[in-house]
Amino acid sequence: MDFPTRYEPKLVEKHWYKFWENQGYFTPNLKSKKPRFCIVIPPPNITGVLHMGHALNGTLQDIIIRFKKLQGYETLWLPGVDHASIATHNQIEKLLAKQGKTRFDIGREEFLKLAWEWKDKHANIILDQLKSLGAACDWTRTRFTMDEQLSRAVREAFVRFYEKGLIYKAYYIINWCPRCHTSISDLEVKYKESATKIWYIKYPLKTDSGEIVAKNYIVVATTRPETMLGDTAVAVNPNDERYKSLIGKKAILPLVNRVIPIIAEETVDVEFGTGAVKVTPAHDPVDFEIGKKHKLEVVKVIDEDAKITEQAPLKYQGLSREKARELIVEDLATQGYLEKVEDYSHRVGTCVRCETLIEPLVSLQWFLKTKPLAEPAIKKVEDQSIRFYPQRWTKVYLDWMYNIRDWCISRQLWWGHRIPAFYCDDCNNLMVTREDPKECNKCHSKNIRQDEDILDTWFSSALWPFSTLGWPDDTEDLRQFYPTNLLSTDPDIIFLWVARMIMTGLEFVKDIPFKDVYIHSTVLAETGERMSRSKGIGVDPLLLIDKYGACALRFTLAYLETESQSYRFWEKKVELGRNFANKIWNAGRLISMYLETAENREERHSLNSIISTLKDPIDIWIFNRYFQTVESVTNALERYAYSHAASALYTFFWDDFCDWYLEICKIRLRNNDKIVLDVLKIIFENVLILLHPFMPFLTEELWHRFNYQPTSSILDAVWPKVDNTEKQILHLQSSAISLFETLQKLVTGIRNIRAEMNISSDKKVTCLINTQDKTLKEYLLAAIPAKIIKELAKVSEIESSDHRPSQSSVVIIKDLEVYIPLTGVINFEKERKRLEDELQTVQKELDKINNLLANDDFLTKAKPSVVEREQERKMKYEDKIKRLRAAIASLG
RNA sequence: GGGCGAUUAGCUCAGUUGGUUAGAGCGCUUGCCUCACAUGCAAGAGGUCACCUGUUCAAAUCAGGUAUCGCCCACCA
Repeated sequence: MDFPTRYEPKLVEKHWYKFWENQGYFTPNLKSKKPRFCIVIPPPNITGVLHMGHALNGTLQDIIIRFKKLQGYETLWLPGVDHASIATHNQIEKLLAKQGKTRFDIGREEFLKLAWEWKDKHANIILDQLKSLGAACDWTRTRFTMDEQLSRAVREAFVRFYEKGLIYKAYYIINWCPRCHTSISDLEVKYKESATKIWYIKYPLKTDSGEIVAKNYIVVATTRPETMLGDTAVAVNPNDERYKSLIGKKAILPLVNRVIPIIAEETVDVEFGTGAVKVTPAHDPVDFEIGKKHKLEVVKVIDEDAKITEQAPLKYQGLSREKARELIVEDLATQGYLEKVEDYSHRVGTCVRCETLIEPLVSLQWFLKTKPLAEPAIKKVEDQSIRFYPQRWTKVYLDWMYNIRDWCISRQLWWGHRIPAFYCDDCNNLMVTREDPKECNKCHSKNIRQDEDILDTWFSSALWPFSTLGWPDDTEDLRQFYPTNLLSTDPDIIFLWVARMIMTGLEFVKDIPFKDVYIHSTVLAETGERMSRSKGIGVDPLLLIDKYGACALRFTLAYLETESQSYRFWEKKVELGRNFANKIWNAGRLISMYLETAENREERHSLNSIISTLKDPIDIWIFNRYFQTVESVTNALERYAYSHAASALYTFFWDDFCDWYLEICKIRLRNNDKIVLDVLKIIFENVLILLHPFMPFLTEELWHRFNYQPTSSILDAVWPKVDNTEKQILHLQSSAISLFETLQKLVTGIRNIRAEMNISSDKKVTCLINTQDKTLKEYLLAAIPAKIIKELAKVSEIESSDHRPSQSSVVIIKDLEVYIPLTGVINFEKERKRLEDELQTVQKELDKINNLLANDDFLTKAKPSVVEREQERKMKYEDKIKRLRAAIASLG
């Protein structure tokens, strides 16, 4: 088979993806006896294109799905897309704007037609992009939040909530986006620091006679003077000495001349502003509450277009809120009501979608009572039925849930699930039904019409984990895969989505929607800012896949994914993954070359059959390292420690397997030591399995180059396990492992000296092994290890020696000494200084150890193994000092 | 105002229950195109672990506090 020296992702990725998909590897077998494992994808918006957040979350979910599949689970990763009500509206309104139209010009029906066209055109784009990442989603189960069945789920949920009395319709202060022309929930308001002003306005006090007395007034401070038109009270703190006497009196609202009460309100901060607050129940959430408490009039002076209403004085009616502010301030000033104006900076609410300033206003909306739903949802997290990873998010979730507020679920938009509420125009009857009613169920009038509003997008998302599995029908999918196992998402939507899924899942399916919630890091741009396509900040994952391959990107992302809240990411970092992929590729290439040569083309032995026959310390060492890696990768993935898993694989494969084991194999093979072929094949193939969740395409390709069965996939393989007996066998040979580790240190030490002292590679160097440890000496001087030392450290001769150092440089590697005789090359002064420095360091260290060992507390309280280790160190260091002194003396 | 993170090498970050000489990648220096890989190999330099005070035989790690940065929540008009 052709085996190029570079791994070329483009040549293999498309092919293997099709292969997996066509062979049904992503579709679970509902008849199998295996345990189930399911992830339901956070549905991307149909308006979206794959960004780094998707790429990261897609990678993480795919890693777990493939890991679980290899571990023997029947897995389902269920994909889908969200109709994204407001986001889609924005897109279509943009299209309309190009023709100078608004959605109101073309009407609901025409608008919905355009929206469905948009959906048909765009929904698949992001899903296809997910495929290029390698996502093992079951595309036969792709769902859309507005599918017939999912819409039925939404309606069922709404009706059940309503019947239970959890959904109500009320006039309430809500966040209104004048641009989107809809209400939005508290969570969709984004607060931004804004530099503005604060105006101090004098409100004259009403005297008993009713005249306005110039010096008799109360001053209120406001950042929104235009709302004063709707003021219906002034509130002061009942404990505020300045105003105590005014409570119960009346003030006269300037410009409007309304008489408004001065009321006592404990929440008023005495320190802030003047300590007196204007109260505008119709346009401020806090004031709304105050208004309710004090039964104040609600005067709505700003309408849904952010214009002044007819409830305001004629002069201001129809003005925009900005214009009205200007004029009102001007009028206040000319009429002497404006005390002063100060610069002020505070946070103003904006629409998360379009950044328009939010107008809080009173409006008739649908709400979902959340307290009764939150209770069980809190319990399931408190008792750890649902676990957050990293754990700290648990508190974030709980804090929000403890203080949860009712959810405004109606939106004055068109694209979405229309509220299944019907009104009878004749008798005003309200019907909430599963089927569209044909007539009024009270007066049988046919004059009925459906509520115009639709539901918040997140209402359907809240049902996603079970609506996608078939709910409200009792489906096989639902029975087999609910509760799902993992929900992986970003921190932004813990409240918007995660919390609500838990509440609805418990309410409707009577069980948690998922067991684990993994909250991944936020990928930031190189500058530390959030990536933003519109601002041109950040990188495009699709370009990275195109340039470096999906495996490179995936591995890099996993490698960087730790528990921290965010990390910076830029293109250059993908080279880590790309280089690693290439390293794996080339190791595969080398091993396959060995296995392919005519004389080696025999059946290789299995792990079980060779494990107990292993004799060479090098083989024992590499198997030991391999087993450690299997364990740490498995453990890490079980607790979503992606970075740990990735770096364990990286280090093992590159440092241990390639740089040491493979290099040594070359030498051993030249000496006809054929057992390495078995070891190479066993370890390489198993590491491919371990690597597969991270690098699916690369590992599949290599798998096929080692297993000549065109119909099977690496996904059919079995995740490596560490057998206890295998572990024991190796454990008994720990002395063998340390033999090889000493050889490593020796080689490194010699290389070090050579490089440091600039000894050219053609210079002949003899290595004298001088140690009291007989086993060690025997091992190092044996034929193969000696060859290894010679080749790896570029030593020409290797001999046993009991000499004390004479005129030479000295390397000390623990209790082992290596003398490299060098005529005329050595710099004695430099060498002496180096030795003296080392002597000093070692002496210091020894002093520390001695202190420690003289300490009774240490001896009694420290673990025995630690004490033992310190005692060993002491002996080693004392020995070392002796030898260093001797070496220094020998230099003359 | 509250909560949560972060602060470790020039840069970006690891550091799993306190315990040998604090690690990696990139960058840098030196030497190598060694017949898997220059997307590579070998060697090296580089750190008062933000600061203070404690706890402990022992602190990057634990406690308390300070500073700076970031994220989230909250009704300061």
